[in-house]
Amino acid sequence: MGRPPCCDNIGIKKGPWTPEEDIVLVSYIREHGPRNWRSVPTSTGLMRCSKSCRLRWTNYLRPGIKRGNFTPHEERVIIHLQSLLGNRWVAIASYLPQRTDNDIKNYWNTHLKKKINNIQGAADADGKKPSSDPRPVCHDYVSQIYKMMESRKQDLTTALPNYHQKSRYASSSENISRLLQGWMQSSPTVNAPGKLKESCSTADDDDDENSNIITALTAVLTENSQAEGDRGSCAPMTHDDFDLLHSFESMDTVPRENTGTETPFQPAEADDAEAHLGAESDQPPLFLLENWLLDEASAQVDELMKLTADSCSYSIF
DNA sequence: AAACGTTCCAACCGCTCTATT
DNA sequence: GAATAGAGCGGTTGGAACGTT
Repeated sequence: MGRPPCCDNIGIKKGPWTPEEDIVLVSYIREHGPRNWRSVPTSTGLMRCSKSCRLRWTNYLRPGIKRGNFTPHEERVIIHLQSLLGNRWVAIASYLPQRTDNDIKNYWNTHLKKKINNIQGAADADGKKPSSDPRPVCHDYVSQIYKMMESRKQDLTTALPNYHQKSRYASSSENISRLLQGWMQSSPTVNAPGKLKESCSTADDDDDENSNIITALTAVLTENSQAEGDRGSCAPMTHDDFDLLHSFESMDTVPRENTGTETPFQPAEADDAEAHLGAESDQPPLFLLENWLLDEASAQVDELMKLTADSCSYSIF
């Protein structure tokens, strides 16, 4: 089956979203929830196809999205999970709840892939790697990446205040997301934004809150337009942002039991991965992986590395 | 200052999966 | 079980921003 016919309709607008469109979309979703995307364009009058509306919400407007530079920890998580799972961006994103799959995918394609290629190239030049097997030999090169990143960690950290110097309108959705965090956190279902359906609040929240959001969005627009001549003035990540991130991460640090009920931070993809890994008797238990992913103290990395030394990447790639 | 090349990422495309009838 | 619609996922691209000459 092809793409939805709505996307072929004449009159469907394409290209970057405007602040006005964002306001319309956010206010609609605030009222009705992020579902039934088919009805969004007709109900809101937006000249966008339903798919475009969903992507805009999922990738930029929904609460809790973190934008800007990836931390060394996030880089490590992405690199390691990519070596384990391949290009399953949704699964990888489920371990970085504030990052979207699209964001991770872009970051991988524009930064990490090059980095790894460079490292592999250097390793090949040293004659360390047999070139017959094109698959990534995860432990060697990931270990090199870890070392390299450790050395770069301080640089990245000190560079954080200058992150996101390239600022287009879309980057102001960072501010929108931050504003919407109040909405999310006040919701009775305070969930991580890892999965859309779990992060939305219900449609029957009171109207005052809705108008507050619109007010806040309008404020962002005003600020955005005032800053036209001052591109790149996005506020640096605050301590609150880091606290929020940490609170998200700490929510899932307990090894999961197979309870049969999926908690907000345990998307189905993670279960897929667990099932997949569990099927291989020589694969590490996923809780160990999770613990490592969510714990900067990397003593467990060694254990994980030992466990996966004979199995990583071969049945997965 | 202008021209050109490169980088980056928001958005789109096409396919697959899932739910519904 | 088949057909259809809606939603999700991963790959790709267009164009703005940035860097270099």
